[in-house]
Amino acid sequence: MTIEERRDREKQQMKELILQTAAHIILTEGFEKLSIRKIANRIDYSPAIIYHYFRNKDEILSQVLRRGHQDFTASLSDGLSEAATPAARLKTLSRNYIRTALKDPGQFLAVQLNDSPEVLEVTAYMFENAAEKKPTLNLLYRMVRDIAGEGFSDREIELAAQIIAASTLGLIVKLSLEKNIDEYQKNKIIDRFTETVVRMASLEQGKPETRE
Amino acid sequence: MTIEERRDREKQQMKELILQTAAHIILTEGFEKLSIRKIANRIDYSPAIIYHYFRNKDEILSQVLRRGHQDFTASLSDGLSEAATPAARLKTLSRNYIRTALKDPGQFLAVQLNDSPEVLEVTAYMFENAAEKKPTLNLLYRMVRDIAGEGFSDREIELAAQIIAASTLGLIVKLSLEKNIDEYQKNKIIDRFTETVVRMASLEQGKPETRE
DNA sequence: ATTAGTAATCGAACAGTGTTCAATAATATT
DNA sequence: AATATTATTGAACACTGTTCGATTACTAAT
Repeated sequence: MTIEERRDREKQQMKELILQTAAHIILTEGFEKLSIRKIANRIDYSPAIIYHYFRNKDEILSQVLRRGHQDFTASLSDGLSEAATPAARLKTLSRNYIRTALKDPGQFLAVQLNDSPEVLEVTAYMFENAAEKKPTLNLLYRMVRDIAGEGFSDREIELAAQIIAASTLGLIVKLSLEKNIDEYQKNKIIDRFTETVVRMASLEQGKPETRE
Repeated sequence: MTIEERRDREKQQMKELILQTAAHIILTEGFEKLSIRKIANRIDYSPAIIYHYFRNKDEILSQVLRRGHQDFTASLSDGLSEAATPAARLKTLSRNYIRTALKDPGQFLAVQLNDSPEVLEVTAYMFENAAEKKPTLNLLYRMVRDIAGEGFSDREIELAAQIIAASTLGLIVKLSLEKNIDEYQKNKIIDRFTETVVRMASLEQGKPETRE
Protein backbone atom coordinates (compact mmCIF):
# COMPACT_ATOMS: atom_id res chain seq x y z
CA MET A 1 0.00 0.00 0.00
CA THR A 2 2.96 2.23 -0.49
CA ILE A 3 1.36 3.76 -3.54
CA GLU A 4 -1.83 4.62 -1.74
CA GLU A 5 0.15 5.92 1.19
CA ARG A 6 2.06 8.20 -1.11
CA ARG A 7 -1.18 9.30 -2.71
CA ASP A 8 -2.60 10.16 0.66
CA ARG A 9 0.57 11.91 1.63
CA GLU A 10 0.53 13.99 -1.53
CA LYS A 11 -3.09 14.83 -0.97
CA GLN A 12 -2.25 15.90 2.54
CA GLN A 13 0.64 17.97 1.29
CA MET A 14 -1.65 19.70 -1.17
CA LYS A 15 -4.14 20.51 1.55
CA GLU A 16 -1.27 21.71 3.69
CA LEU A 17 -0.02 23.92 0.88
CA ILE A 18 -3.45 25.47 0.46
CA LEU A 19 -3.88 26.04 4.18
CA GLN A 20 -0.46 27.60 4.61
CA THR A 21 -0.98 29.83 1.62
CA ALA A 22 -4.31 30.92 3.03
CA ALA A 23 -2.76 31.53 6.44
CA HIS A 24 -0.02 33.60 4.83
CA ILE A 25 -2.50 35.73 2.94
CA ILE A 26 -4.54 36.29 6.08
CA LEU A 27 -1.48 37.26 8.07
CA THR A 28 0.02 39.61 5.48
CA GLU A 29 -2.97 41.10 3.68
CA GLY A 30 -5.61 40.76 6.31
CA PHE A 31 -8.55 38.62 6.97
CA GLU A 32 -11.01 39.76 4.30
CA LYS A 33 -8.51 39.79 1.44
CA LEU A 34 -8.47 36.03 1.31
CA SER A 35 -9.95 34.68 -1.92
CA ILE A 36 -9.97 31.34 -3.68
CA ARG A 37 -8.48 32.80 -6.79
CA LYS A 38 -5.68 34.43 -4.85
CA ILE A 39 -4.74 31.16 -3.23
CA ALA A 40 -4.85 29.44 -6.61
CA ASN A 41 -2.60 32.02 -8.19
CA ARG A 42 -0.05 31.77 -5.40
CA ILE A 43 0.31 28.03 -5.79
CA ASP A 44 0.06 28.07 -9.59
CA TYR A 45 -3.09 26.04 -9.84
CA SER A 46 -6.52 26.62 -11.25
CA PRO A 47 -9.08 27.98 -8.78
CA ALA A 48 -11.26 24.98 -9.37
CA ILE A 49 -8.75 22.52 -7.96
CA ILE A 50 -9.22 23.89 -4.48
CA TYR A 51 -12.70 22.46 -4.40
CA HIS A 52 -11.17 19.07 -4.87
CA TYR A 53 -9.48 19.37 -1.51
CA PHE A 54 -11.90 21.51 0.42
CA ARG A 55 -15.66 21.76 0.40
CA ASN A 56 -15.67 25.53 0.16
CA LYS A 57 -13.93 28.67 1.30
CA ASP A 58 -15.38 28.48 4.80
CA GLU A 59 -13.78 25.12 5.39
CA ILE A 60 -10.38 26.55 4.55
CA LEU A 61 -10.99 29.53 6.75
CA SER A 62 -12.16 27.58 9.75
CA GLN A 63 -9.24 25.16 9.52
CA VAL A 64 -6.79 28.01 9.48
CA LEU A 65 -8.53 29.57 12.43
CA ARG A 66 -8.62 26.29 14.30
CA ARG A 67 -4.84 26.09 14.11
CA GLY A 68 -4.54 29.63 15.32
CA HIS A 69 -6.67 28.70 18.26
CA GLN A 70 -4.51 25.70 19.08
CA ASP A 71 -1.33 27.75 19.01
CA PHE A 72 -3.15 30.22 21.17
CA THR A 73 -4.14 27.92 24.00
CA ALA A 74 -0.66 26.45 23.98
CA SER A 75 0.90 29.76 24.93
CA LEU A 76 -1.43 30.44 27.82
CA SER A 77 0.41 28.64 30.58
CA ASP A 78 3.67 30.54 30.20
CA GLY A 79 5.14 31.31 33.59
CA LEU A 80 2.12 29.97 35.34
CA SER A 81 4.05 27.64 37.60
CA GLU A 82 6.19 30.51 38.85
CA ALA A 83 3.19 32.29 40.31
CA ALA A 84 2.96 31.58 44.01
CA THR A 85 -0.57 32.48 45.08
CA PRO A 86 -3.87 31.64 43.36
CA ALA A 87 -4.45 35.33 42.77
CA ALA A 88 -1.05 35.68 41.13
CA ARG A 89 -1.77 32.67 38.99
CA LEU A 90 -5.06 34.10 37.80
CA LYS A 91 -3.39 37.41 37.07
CA THR A 92 -0.74 35.68 35.01
CA LEU A 93 -3.28 33.66 33.08
CA SER A 94 -5.35 36.72 32.42
CA ARG A 95 -2.36 38.71 31.25
CA ASN A 96 -1.09 35.90 29.02
CA TYR A 97 -4.50 35.61 27.43
CA ILE A 98 -4.80 39.30 26.69
CA ARG A 99 -1.26 39.74 25.44
CA THR A 100 -1.41 36.71 23.20
CA ALA A 101 -4.71 37.84 21.76
CA LEU A 102 -3.34 41.31 21.05
CA LYS A 103 -0.42 39.88 19.09
CA ASP A 104 -2.82 39.07 16.27
CA PRO A 105 -6.20 40.59 17.15
CA GLY A 106 -7.64 39.96 13.72
CA GLN A 107 -7.07 36.26 14.01
CA PHE A 108 -8.21 36.12 17.61
CA LEU A 109 -11.42 37.97 16.99
CA ALA A 110 -12.08 36.00 13.84
CA VAL A 111 -11.95 32.86 15.95
CA GLN A 112 -14.04 34.32 18.73
CA LEU A 113 -16.68 36.06 16.68
CA ASN A 114 -17.13 33.73 13.76
CA ASP A 115 -20.22 31.61 14.11
CA SER A 116 -19.61 28.98 11.47
CA PRO A 117 -20.26 25.51 12.91
CA GLU A 118 -16.67 24.34 12.81
CA VAL A 119 -15.40 27.38 14.60
CA LEU A 120 -18.22 27.31 17.07
CA GLU A 121 -17.25 23.81 18.04
CA VAL A 122 -13.87 25.11 19.02
CA THR A 123 -14.79 28.30 20.78
CA ALA A 124 -18.38 28.45 21.94
CA TYR A 125 -17.82 26.66 25.18
CA MET A 126 -19.46 29.16 27.35
CA PHE A 127 -22.91 28.06 28.31
CA GLU A 128 -23.01 24.28 28.35
CA ASN A 129 -20.87 21.88 30.32
CA ALA A 130 -18.32 24.58 30.12
CA ALA A 131 -16.29 23.43 33.08
CA GLU A 132 -15.54 19.96 31.72
CA LYS A 133 -15.21 20.55 28.02
CA LYS A 134 -12.72 23.17 27.19
CA PRO A 135 -9.16 23.32 28.53
CA THR A 136 -8.98 27.09 28.66
CA LEU A 137 -12.15 27.62 30.59
CA ASN A 138 -11.34 24.61 32.69
CA LEU A 139 -8.13 26.31 33.73
CA LEU A 140 -10.03 29.48 34.51
CA TYR A 141 -12.72 27.53 36.34
CA ARG A 142 -10.21 25.89 38.67
CA MET A 143 -8.51 29.17 39.42
CA VAL A 144 -11.76 30.84 40.28
CA ARG A 145 -12.55 27.99 42.63
CA ASP A 146 -9.15 28.32 44.26
CA ILE A 147 -9.65 32.01 44.89
CA ALA A 148 -13.31 31.95 45.84
CA GLY A 149 -12.72 29.36 48.54
CA GLU A 150 -15.18 26.88 49.98
CA GLY A 151 -18.93 27.21 50.13
CA PHE A 152 -19.76 28.03 46.54
CA SER A 153 -21.75 25.86 44.17
CA ASP A 154 -20.43 24.79 40.81
CA ARG A 155 -22.91 27.06 39.15
CA GLU A 156 -21.71 30.03 41.15
CA ILE A 157 -18.13 29.34 40.17
CA GLU A 158 -19.04 28.77 36.56
CA LEU A 159 -21.03 31.96 36.42
CA ALA A 160 -18.09 33.95 37.74
CA ALA A 161 -15.77 32.28 35.25
CA GLN A 162 -18.13 33.07 32.38
CA ILE A 163 -18.33 36.70 33.38
CA ILE A 164 -14.56 36.90 33.60
CA ALA A 165 -14.20 35.31 30.17
CA ALA A 166 -16.73 37.67 28.66
CA SER A 167 -15.18 40.74 30.23
CA THR A 168 -11.74 39.73 29.03
CA LEU A 169 -13.03 39.33 25.50
CA GLY A 170 -14.50 42.80 25.70
CA LEU A 171 -11.25 44.31 26.85
CA ILE A 172 -9.38 42.67 23.99
CA VAL A 173 -11.92 43.94 21.49
CA LYS A 174 -11.66 47.47 22.81
CA LEU A 175 -7.87 47.44 22.99
CA SER A 176 -7.52 46.01 19.51
CA LEU A 177 -9.85 48.59 18.01
CA GLU A 178 -7.85 51.48 19.37
CA LYS A 179 -4.68 51.80 17.29
CA ASN A 180 -3.38 55.05 18.76
CA ILE A 181 -2.54 53.94 22.22
CA ASP A 182 0.93 53.79 23.69
CA GLU A 183 2.38 50.77 25.39
CA TYR A 184 2.42 52.44 28.79
CA GLN A 185 -1.26 53.19 28.84
CA LYS A 186 -2.05 49.77 27.48
CA ASN A 187 -0.04 48.13 30.24
CA LYS A 188 -1.79 50.22 32.82
CA ILE A 189 -5.21 49.18 31.63
CA ILE A 190 -4.25 45.52 31.44
CA ASP A 191 -2.73 45.66 34.91
CA ARG A 192 -5.78 47.22 36.37
CA PHE A 193 -8.01 44.81 34.55
CA THR A 194 -6.23 41.74 35.87
CA GLU A 195 -6.76 43.09 39.37
CA THR A 196 -10.44 43.44 38.56
CA VAL A 197 -10.47 39.86 37.38
CA VAL A 198 -9.15 38.71 40.73
CA ARG A 199 -11.89 40.69 42.41
CA MET A 200 -14.46 39.04 40.19
CA ALA A 201 -13.18 35.68 41.35
CA SER A 202 -13.32 36.67 45.02
CA LEU A 203 -16.94 35.84 45.54
CA GLU A 204 -17.53 36.31 49.24
CA GLN A 205 -16.25 39.79 49.86
CA GLY A 206 -17.08 43.20 48.57
CA LYS A 207 -20.58 42.58 47.39
CA PRO A 208 -22.09 45.99 47.90
CA GLU A 209 -25.82 45.44 47.57
CA THR A 210 -27.81 48.52 46.80
CA ARG A 211 -26.23 50.36 49.65
CA GLU A 212 -26.33 54.11 49.71
CA MET B 1 -35.44 79.76 -4.57
CA THR B 2 -38.45 77.56 -4.15
CA ILE B 3 -37.34 75.49 -7.10
CA GLU B 4 -33.93 74.85 -5.66
CA GLU B 5 -35.47 74.11 -2.31
CA ARG B 6 -37.72 71.53 -3.86
CA ARG B 7 -34.73 70.07 -5.68
CA ASP B 8 -32.87 69.75 -2.43
CA ARG B 9 -35.88 68.26 -0.77
CA GLU B 10 -36.26 65.67 -3.51
CA LYS B 11 -32.60 64.86 -3.30
CA GLN B 12 -32.96 64.41 0.43
CA GLN B 13 -35.98 62.21 -0.07
CA MET B 14 -34.06 60.04 -2.47
CA LYS B 15 -31.21 59.66 0.01
CA GLU B 16 -33.76 58.88 2.65
CA LEU B 17 -35.36 56.25 0.46
CA ILE B 18 -32.02 54.59 -0.15
CA LEU B 19 -31.10 54.65 3.52
CA GLN B 20 -34.41 53.24 4.65
CA THR B 21 -34.29 50.52 2.03
CA ALA B 22 -30.79 49.64 3.17
CA ALA B 23 -31.89 49.61 6.79
CA HIS B 24 -34.80 47.36 5.93
CA ILE B 25 -32.57 44.89 4.12
CA ILE B 26 -30.13 44.83 7.01
CA LEU B 27 -32.91 44.26 9.49
CA THR B 28 -34.71 41.53 7.56
CA GLU B 29 -31.98 39.70 5.67
CA GLY B 30 -29.04 40.45 7.84
CA PHE B 31 -26.03 42.60 7.75
CA GLU B 32 -23.94 41.02 5.00
CA LYS B 33 -26.77 40.54 2.54
CA LEU B 34 -26.88 44.22 1.79
CA SER B 35 -25.83 45.01 -1.77
CA ILE B 36 -26.07 48.01 -4.05
CA ARG B 37 -27.96 46.07 -6.68
CA LYS B 38 -30.46 44.83 -4.11
CA ILE B 39 -31.21 48.35 -2.96
CA ALA B 40 -31.56 49.49 -6.56
CA ASN B 41 -34.00 46.68 -7.39
CA ARG B 42 -36.15 47.45 -4.38
CA ILE B 43 -36.59 51.09 -5.33
CA ASP B 44 -36.83 50.40 -9.08
CA TYR B 45 -33.76 52.31 -10.06
CA SER B 46 -30.54 51.47 -11.81
CA PRO B 47 -27.66 50.49 -9.51
CA ALA B 48 -25.60 53.31 -10.89
CA ILE B 49 -27.90 56.00 -9.57
CA ILE B 50 -26.97 55.22 -6.01
CA TYR B 51 -23.50 56.57 -6.63
CA HIS B 52 -25.08 59.86 -7.46
CA TYR B 53 -26.33 60.16 -3.90
CA PHE B 54 -23.65 58.33 -1.97
CA ARG B 55 -19.93 58.03 -2.45
CA ASN B 56 -19.95 54.27 -2.04
CA LYS B 57 -21.50 51.40 -0.15
CA ASP B 58 -19.58 52.12 3.02
CA GLU B 59 -21.11 55.56 3.25
CA ILE B 60 -24.58 54.08 3.13
CA LEU B 61 -23.67 51.49 5.69
CA SER B 62 -22.13 53.90 8.13
CA GLN B 63 -25.07 56.29 7.90
CA VAL B 64 -27.50 53.49 8.65
CA LEU B 65 -25.36 52.40 11.57
CA ARG B 66 -25.04 55.95 12.84
CA ARG B 67 -28.81 56.17 13.11
CA GLY B 68 -28.93 52.86 14.91
CA HIS B 69 -26.44 54.21 17.36
CA GLN B 70 -28.51 57.31 17.96
CA ASP B 71 -31.66 55.32 18.61
CA PHE B 72 -29.57 53.19 20.89
CA THR B 73 -28.24 55.91 23.16
CA ALA B 74 -31.71 57.41 23.35
CA SER B 75 -33.12 54.30 25.00
CA LEU B 76 -30.47 54.06 27.65
CA SER B 77 -31.98 56.27 30.29
CA ASP B 78 -35.25 54.36 30.61
CA GLY B 79 -36.30 54.17 34.23
CA LEU B 80 -33.09 55.74 35.35
CA SER B 81 -34.76 58.40 37.44
CA GLU B 82 -36.72 55.79 39.40
CA ALA B 83 -33.54 54.25 40.76
CA ALA B 84 -32.86 55.58 44.23
CA THR B 85 -29.23 54.81 45.00
CA PRO B 86 -26.19 55.35 42.77
CA ALA B 87 -25.63 51.60 42.72
CA ALA B 88 -29.20 51.01 41.57
CA ARG B 89 -28.77 53.64 38.90
CA LEU B 90 -25.63 52.02 37.57
CA LYS B 91 -27.34 48.65 37.61
CA THR B 92 -30.24 50.04 35.62
CA LEU B 93 -27.98 51.70 33.09
CA SER B 94 -25.97 48.55 32.69
CA ARG B 95 -29.06 46.41 32.24
CA ASN B 96 -30.61 48.84 29.75
CA TYR B 97 -27.44 48.86 27.74
CA ILE B 98 -27.17 45.09 27.58
CA ARG B 99 -30.85 44.49 26.86
CA THR B 100 -31.00 47.12 24.14
CA ALA B 101 -27.89 45.74 22.51
CA LEU B 102 -29.30 42.22 22.56
CA LYS B 103 -32.44 43.32 20.76
CA ASP B 104 -30.43 43.64 17.57
CA PRO B 105 -26.96 42.25 18.28
CA GLY B 106 -25.95 42.30 14.64
CA GLN B 107 -26.52 46.00 14.38
CA PHE B 108 -24.97 46.72 17.76
CA LEU B 109 -21.83 44.75 17.05
CA ALA B 110 -21.59 46.19 13.57
CA VAL B 111 -21.49 49.63 15.12
CA GLN B 112 -19.05 48.64 17.83
CA LEU B 113 -16.65 46.55 15.79
CA ASN B 114 -16.59 48.38 12.50
CA ASP B 115 -13.50 50.51 12.14
CA SER B 116 -14.41 52.65 9.18
CA PRO B 117 -13.66 56.31 9.90
CA GLU B 118 -17.27 57.45 10.04
CA VAL B 119 -18.27 54.78 12.46
CA LEU B 120 -15.15 55.24 14.51
CA GLU B 121 -16.04 58.85 15.00
CA VAL B 122 -19.26 57.77 16.60
CA THR B 123 -18.07 54.90 18.72
CA ALA B 124 -14.39 54.96 19.46
CA TYR B 125 -14.64 57.24 22.43
CA MET B 126 -12.69 55.13 24.78
CA PHE B 127 -9.17 56.30 25.10
CA GLU B 128 -9.09 60.02 24.48
CA ASN B 129 -10.93 62.73 26.34
CA ALA B 130 -13.44 60.04 26.93
CA ALA B 131 -15.08 61.67 29.89
CA GLU B 132 -16.08 64.87 28.10
CA LYS B 133 -16.85 63.72 24.60
CA LYS B 134 -19.41 61.00 24.50
CA PRO B 135 -22.72 61.13 26.30
CA THR B 136 -22.91 57.43 27.07
CA LEU B 137 -19.51 57.18 28.67
CA ASN B 138 -20.10 60.49 30.30
CA LEU B 139 -23.13 59.02 31.99
CA LEU B 140 -21.14 56.00 33.01
CA TYR B 141 -18.28 58.17 34.19
CA ARG B 142 -20.49 60.19 36.49
CA MET B 143 -22.08 57.10 37.96
CA VAL B 144 -18.71 55.54 38.69
CA ARG B 145 -17.66 58.72 40.44
CA ASP B 146 -20.86 58.71 42.50
CA ILE B 147 -20.24 55.17 43.63
CA ALA B 148 -16.50 55.35 44.11
CA GLY B 149 -16.79 58.34 46.41
CA GLU B 150 -14.18 60.98 47.12
CA GLY B 151 -10.45 60.66 46.89
CA PHE B 152 -10.03 59.26 43.40
CA SER B 153 -8.35 60.98 40.49
CA ASP B 154 -10.08 61.52 37.17
CA ARG B 155 -7.79 58.98 35.61
CA GLU B 156 -8.75 56.40 38.19
CA ILE B 157 -12.42 56.94 37.55
CA GLU B 158 -11.95 56.93 33.81
CA LEU B 159 -9.96 53.73 33.96
CA ALA B 160 -12.71 52.02 35.92
CA ALA B 161 -15.33 53.30 33.48
CA GLN B 162 -13.34 52.01 30.53
CA ILE B 163 -12.98 48.60 32.08
CA ILE B 164 -16.70 48.48 32.77
CA ALA B 165 -17.49 49.48 29.20
CA ALA B 166 -15.13 46.89 27.79
CA SER B 167 -16.46 44.15 30.02
CA THR B 168 -20.02 44.98 29.09
CA LEU B 169 -19.16 44.80 25.42
CA GLY B 170 -17.65 41.38 26.01
CA LEU B 171 -20.75 40.11 27.77
CA ILE B 172 -22.94 41.28 24.92
CA VAL B 173 -20.71 39.60 22.37
CA LYS B 174 -20.78 36.33 24.28
CA LEU B 175 -24.51 36.44 24.89
CA SER B 176 -25.30 37.28 21.30
CA LEU B 177 -23.14 34.48 19.96
CA GLU B 178 -24.91 31.85 22.00
CA LYS B 179 -28.27 31.22 20.42
CA ASN B 180 -29.38 28.29 22.54
CA ILE B 181 -29.82 29.98 25.85
CA ASP B 182 -33.10 30.39 27.66
CA GLU B 183 -34.34 33.65 29.04
CA TYR B 184 -33.99 32.54 32.64
CA GLN B 185 -30.31 31.77 32.36
CA LYS B 186 -29.74 34.93 30.39
CA ASN B 187 -31.40 37.01 33.08
CA LYS B 188 -29.32 35.35 35.73
CA ILE B 189 -26.10 36.14 33.95
CA ILE B 190 -27.10 39.72 33.31
CA ASP B 191 -28.19 40.16 36.91
CA ARG B 192 -24.96 38.83 38.22
CA PHE B 193 -23.00 40.89 35.77
CA THR B 194 -24.63 44.15 36.79
CA GLU B 195 -23.66 43.39 40.37
CA THR B 196 -20.13 42.85 39.18
CA VAL B 197 -20.27 46.20 37.45
CA VAL B 198 -21.17 47.89 40.70
CA ARG B 199 -18.24 46.16 42.35
CA MET B 200 -15.99 47.42 39.58
CA ALA B 201 -17.13 50.94 40.34
CA SER B 202 -16.54 50.55 44.09
CA LEU B 203 -12.91 51.41 44.01
CA GLU B 204 -11.86 51.55 47.63
CA GLN B 205 -13.02 48.24 49.01
CA GLY B 206 -12.29 44.63 48.19
CA LYS B 207 -9.00 45.09 46.45
CA PRO B 208 -7.35 41.81 47.30
CA GLU B 209 -3.73 42.34 46.36
CA THR B 210 -1.76 39.18 46.03
CA ARG B 211 -2.96 38.13 49.42
CA GLU B 212 -2.85 34.57 50.83
C1' DA C 1 -40.95 79.18 -27.61
C1' DT C 2 -36.32 77.82 -28.59
C1' DT C 3 -31.87 77.28 -27.11
C1' DA C 4 -28.28 76.39 -23.76
C1' DG C 5 -26.96 74.34 -19.61
C1' DT C 6 -27.42 71.48 -15.57
C1' DA C 7 -28.87 67.62 -12.96
C1' DA C 8 -30.83 62.96 -12.87
C1' DT C 9 -30.84 58.47 -14.72
C1' DC C 10 -29.49 54.47 -17.20
C1' DG C 11 -26.97 50.65 -19.88
C1' DA C 12 -23.04 48.67 -20.43
C1' DA C 13 -18.89 47.44 -19.06
C1' DC C 14 -14.71 46.25 -15.87
C1' DA C 15 -12.72 43.68 -12.50
C1' DG C 16 -13.53 41.05 -8.88
C1' DT C 17 -15.93 37.27 -5.99
C1' DG C 18 -17.51 31.88 -4.78
C1' DT C 19 -18.83 27.91 -7.01
C1' DT C 20 -20.06 24.14 -10.44
C1' DC C 21 -19.31 21.00 -14.18
C1' DA C 22 -18.07 18.75 -18.25
C1' DA C 23 -13.89 17.72 -20.54
C1' DT C 24 -9.00 16.59 -20.41
C1' DA C 25 -4.60 14.99 -18.63
C1' DA C 26 -2.10 11.99 -15.46
C1' DT C 27 -1.76 8.13 -12.93
C1' DA C 28 -2.90 3.41 -11.17
C1' DT C 29 -5.12 -1.18 -11.92
C1' DT C 30 -6.20 -4.96 -14.41
C1' DA D 1 -2.44 -2.20 -23.89
C1' DA D 2 -7.02 -1.25 -22.22
C1' DT D 3 -9.51 0.30 -18.36
C1' DA D 4 -10.75 2.54 -14.34
C1' DT D 5 -9.40 6.40 -10.86
C1' DT D 6 -7.88 10.46 -9.71
C1' DA D 7 -6.08 15.17 -10.48
C1' DT D 8 -6.56 19.22 -12.95
C1' DT D 9 -8.37 22.54 -15.93
C1' DG D 10 -11.19 26.12 -18.76
C1' DA D 11 -15.29 27.91 -19.15
C1' DA D 12 -19.27 29.28 -17.44
C1' DC D 13 -22.97 31.07 -13.92
C1' DA D 14 -24.55 34.25 -10.86
C1' DC D 15 -23.15 37.31 -7.96
C1' DT D 16 -20.50 41.62 -6.08
C1' DG D 17 -18.86 47.11 -6.04
C1' DT D 18 -17.86 50.64 -9.07
C1' DT D 19 -17.08 53.75 -13.23
C1' DC D 20 -18.25 56.14 -17.40
C1' DG D 21 -20.27 57.79 -21.52
C1' DA D 22 -24.63 58.49 -23.39
C1' DT D 23 -29.41 59.74 -22.78
C1' DT D 24 -33.24 61.78 -20.75
C1' DA D 25 -35.57 65.30 -17.85
C1' DC D 26 -35.65 69.57 -16.11
C1' DT D 27 -34.35 74.61 -15.32
C1' DA D 28 -32.56 79.16 -16.99
C1' DA D 29 -31.74 82.45 -20.34
C1' DT D 30 -32.42 84.31 -24.62
